[in-house]
Formats: sequence, structure tokens, C-alpha cells
Amino acid sequence: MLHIYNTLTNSKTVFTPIEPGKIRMYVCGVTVYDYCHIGHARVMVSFDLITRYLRARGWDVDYVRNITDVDDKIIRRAAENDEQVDQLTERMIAAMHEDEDRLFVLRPDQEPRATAHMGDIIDMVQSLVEKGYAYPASNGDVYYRVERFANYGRLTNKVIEDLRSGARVEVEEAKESPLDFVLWKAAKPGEVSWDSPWGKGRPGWHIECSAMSKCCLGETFDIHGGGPDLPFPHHENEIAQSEAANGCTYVHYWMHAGPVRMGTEKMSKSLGNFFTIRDVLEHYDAEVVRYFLSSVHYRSYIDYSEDGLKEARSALERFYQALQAAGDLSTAEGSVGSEYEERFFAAMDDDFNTPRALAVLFELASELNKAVREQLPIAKPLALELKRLAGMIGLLQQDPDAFLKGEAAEGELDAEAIESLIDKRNQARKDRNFAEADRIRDELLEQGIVLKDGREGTNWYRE
RNA sequence: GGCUGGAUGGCAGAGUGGUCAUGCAGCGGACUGCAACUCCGUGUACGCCGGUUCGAUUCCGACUCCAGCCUCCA
Repeated sequence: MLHIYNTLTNSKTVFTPIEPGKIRMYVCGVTVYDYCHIGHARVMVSFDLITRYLRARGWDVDYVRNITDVDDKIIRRAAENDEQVDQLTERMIAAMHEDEDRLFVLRPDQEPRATAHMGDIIDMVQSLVEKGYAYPASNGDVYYRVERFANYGRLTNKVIEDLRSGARVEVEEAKESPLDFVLWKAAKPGEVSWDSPWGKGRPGWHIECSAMSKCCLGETFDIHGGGPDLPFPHHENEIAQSEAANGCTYVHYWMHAGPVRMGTEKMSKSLGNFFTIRDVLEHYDAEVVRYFLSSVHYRSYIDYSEDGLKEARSALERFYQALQAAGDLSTAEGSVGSEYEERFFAAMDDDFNTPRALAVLFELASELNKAVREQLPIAKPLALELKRLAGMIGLLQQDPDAFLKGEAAEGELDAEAIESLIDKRNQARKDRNFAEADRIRDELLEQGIVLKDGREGTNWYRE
């Protein structure tokens, strides 16, 4: 039975869908003014693995992740770059898709963009104004009247009184209360804008998610997810908007990924201590990065480190070496019973516990290695099972040779050159000229090529 | 200050009221011409102080420390 940790109740509970067999899930996506960093990658990979797993278990998942393609930061960055807002956002969306593809992240079923939903956004603001939950202010903005919403703060256990006394924001004079947040921002001269009943302007950040999730998934849906910095105020404000406008429960399960840290601090744009996905992929294989992000439970913090990435590389080498040793699986068949599958499912059903699920896969790899070593017929079925289960979380789907041998980078030996040296070495070994054989092996090792002599000749891989 | 999480062996990281996580690294052995891979074996781990219990790393309470949110940020 699937259990999910719900931020709303701060507890793990049995997942009950609104409609049997179906899951409607909305995840807050990226504001596209810059390249995605590893923190974004964590959210992408986490919800990708969750979606893949749920589908593998037979759920019909409708996965929506929005793109925020208009906001202050985008406008500012476009001005700095001296380009149009939509030029900048198209560029960044393309880059994001490229990053995702490389990380084996499948596209969401729907990727709504704020600029394509202006009508829905304006309708919702209008409805909030009509119901008295929002008001147009003297400066042209429209604000949400936070204190009018009785349940405000329920998601993050905030008390209105505390928020009011702790308000650090400069008091915007046009607001009735410092807690009120903006639904519609009046345009400044020269800014991109859309017509509305309150004049030219653009949406505040929170309203787009309320409007787009309603449009894509309905007024009430199953799961809403996002990064660690979204529960307050973003998701709290979404609840206030949607529940006030629609008059019904917004979301049943709230899921939030944990932060990626650099040293002991959160990796974030505002601290400037971040690595973009493309920076990291310059130096590490994409599946290594994906494995690294999957090797810690999605809700825990994860420390970004070179050592962590190297360890992820070692772990994947172990898996791929086992798969490689099992040989060609294209025509293999047979089953290995349900023990591994059951334990893998039990781990994943427990709030998507990937570290526990991976431990099961390591045991499977270990048994596979034994079977290969002893040339047992169960070897290929074990390998198939390993690949099948790992595939449910988006891992181990590459060809083992491709992963282990990798691509020759600039100035590195290519496969042909390596194999020719291996032939020379094997001739030397045959001649029992071990000094020469070892010299060749050391020469290859200096290039990062590790050799492995087996029954059927010499194999190699890149470190 | 308020609200959330967390503190596990050399490192990473699960979990559990009393027998094994798992991976990396280390050590011993097998295999190998020697290695690598693989296999076998190998570790007085559970922040601190009390309490409950026959027994607590696991439950309860206090304490210390760390992180996230409370401001745009995944």
C-alpha cells in the first residue's frame, strides 16, 4: 500500500486517490531566466522517479509542471541582456529541456506557461475580487486580503498574529495589511503587459499556479509538489487563492523535496553558491548525477560534493559491471521469483524510499555476480530483473559498454586505439613477456583505462 | 523568536524495542603471471542526560548542536 509524507499533516499516510487508479499531480516548475542548477535537478529527478514508479505500478498519472515565463527577474534579466522577454524565456526553456533529457527526466504530460493562461489568471483574480478576497489598490495592483481567509497558514503552521508582528517586508502603502500579497501587478512603462479589468499589468507569482492547475487538473487534485522553499509563502498563498475562489479543497497531498547544500548551506540563486546542471555534466556522466540525487531520500537534504559524485560513479560501475558480465540480454527470458520485486516495491511504497530500494538492487547485483561466476542459468533472468526494477526509477537503462567505456574526450584514446594496445599486450602475455604486458597496461592506466582479463579475453573501461 | 526536519560505524546513507541494511574505503583470503573485476570472511555505529522496559540506537521528557522556511529562491 502506497504511503506518502504529506507536508499538510507532517505525517506519512496511506495514499487514497480521488478517482480510483488515477493520480493528478502538479509540480511547481522553474522560473526561466537562467540555466537550471542542481537544486532544480533534484526536484526534476525526484518527481520523475516518482512518476515513473507510480506508472510502473499501474497508476494512470497526469503529471503537470508549469513554466513561469514572466516575472520581475525575467524582465530584469532580459533588459540586462538587451533581448526580448520571450527570446530569453525560449532560450532557457530549450536549455532546461536539454538538461532534463540528459538526466533521463521524462517530460511532464503538460507544461503550461503563465503567458499562455492570462485569461484563466485574470478570471481567477476577478472571482477573488468579487468574493471580497481581493481588492484593487490605489497603485493599480490587485492584492489578496490574507486575513479574510480563515485557514491561512494551515500548511506551514503559521499564525497570522506572528506573521504580522514578524513582517520584515517594507510596508507597501497601498496594501490594507502588510501580509497581503499581489495577485496582479500594474505595468511600469515599457514592461511587457496584458490588458485586464484593472489596466495593463501582469500576474503575481502565486496566482499562475492556482489558475493553471485548475485549468489542467481541476479544482481539486491529488498531489502538489515542489522544492524546499515553496511551502511558505508560495503554496500557502496558492491554497488561499484556490480555496477562496473555488470554494473547495485544493490539494490532498503536499510533497516537498529537500534542499541541496553546498557545505552546510543551501544551494541557491540568492546565495550565489550554485552549480548549473550543465556545469556538472561537463565533468560527470548524467546518470551519475541522477544516481547521486536518487541515493538520498527525496525529503532529506543532500550535500553536493565531488566525493558524493565519485561514490555515485563507483556504485553505478558495480551495477553496470554486473550487467555487462551477464552478457547480451536481448533474447534473454525467465523470471527469478518475486522476492526482490516485493522488497523493492515495499521500499518505494514507503514514501518513495530510494536508498532502501537501491539496497535491494545491490543485493540483486551481488546474486547476479555469483550466478555469472558460477555460470548458472539464473544469471540472465537476474540481470533482466535488475534492469527492470532499476528502470522503474529511471536508472540502468544504458548499454553497459556505453556507460563503462564512455566516449573518448578530447585528446583521449579512442576504442580502436585501446583495443589495438590490448592486442599487443595479449601477444606479450602469450610470449610470457610480462614486463612489456605490464608496461602497456600502465600506459593505458595513465589514460584512465582499466583492463580486466577474463575467460573470454580482455575487457576495459574508463575510470 | 516562531514553524518544520535532522544528529547512525572512516565516509555516504536506510532502518529497527532484543539476530544482517546497503554502498564506498580498509583489512585477511580465493581467483590472476601480477593486477583489475568478482567471490568468501572481517567493524565493540547509533549527539547528551534522565525515564518507561527483562531489554532502547529505536518509545517518552529535558538538553546541546545542525539545517530548511518565516524575504525573490527548487
